[in-house]
Amino acid sequence: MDRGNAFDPDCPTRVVLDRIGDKWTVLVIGALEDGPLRFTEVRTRIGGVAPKVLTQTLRAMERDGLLTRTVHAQVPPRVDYELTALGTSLTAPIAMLTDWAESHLTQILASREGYDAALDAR
Amino acid sequence: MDRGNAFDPDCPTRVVLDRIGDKWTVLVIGALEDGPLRFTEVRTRIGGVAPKVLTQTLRAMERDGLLTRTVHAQVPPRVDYELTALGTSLTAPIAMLTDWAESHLTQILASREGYDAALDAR
DNA sequence: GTCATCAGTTACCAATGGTTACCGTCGAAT
DNA sequence: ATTCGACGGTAACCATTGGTAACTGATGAC
Repeated sequence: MDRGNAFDPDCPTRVVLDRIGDKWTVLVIGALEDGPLRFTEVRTRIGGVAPKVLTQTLRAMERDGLLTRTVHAQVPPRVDYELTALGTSLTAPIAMLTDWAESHLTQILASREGYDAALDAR
Repeated sequence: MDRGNAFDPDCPTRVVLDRIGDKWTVLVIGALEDGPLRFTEVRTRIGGVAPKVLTQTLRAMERDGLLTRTVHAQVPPRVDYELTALGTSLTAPIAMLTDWAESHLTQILASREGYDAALDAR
């Protein structure tokens, strides 16, 4: 079985790719890699994420079973987010991706510069 | 050096993640894995992509040096898209990701069902 | 002439993602 | 007694992106 089924627009594999492709999911997983965090801890650890968007991301990940959300009945409230085994298993492929990103970043930026320069010349 | 720099909103690693996270980039790479294709060939191989969006995706990938675009001065026109070495090097991490997706899909779908059922119950 | 082919572009619309402000609860401080 | 601040959000609004449908331009075939 190839992964060509990902080409089918209705294939559920797309669904997973969409989740991975989500701008913040990868960052959240990175943030929670070392242990559970509270909402605001996640928020400050990831730069520049709006609370609404973070909530959406966390809820979606909870729905997909990537993390658990535990509410402690306290005041002020305390909500802990923790990766599940499933969520943790995602760290390996993601690490590959970020490694690739870091090692090829200069190439990409150089390519962009060349492309944009060629455009300006026209 | 950790990959924590991805947490910096201005870090260029984000840029790469955004590209990977793009809905169609992964599919295009998969389509071109076996050799160069023409515009419409890519289009038909990937289900459900609008020409405008495909153009945008291909241009962005060209800019990043992931593929080359060669125009043959013919009528009807012929444009070939081919992965560069850089683009090909991305297939490995992507394969890991799709493998993960396929092997954990049932877990995810089950988790979603449970989550949605719990919501409906309320 | 008219039509078909290919690789797009243009104008337009819907959905998604993101930003800024605000809320409710309760203990502590004034 | 009352304001203050922490925390984990929500509400209303706006921007960007994704998507659709129709059209273009060159040319050889019919």
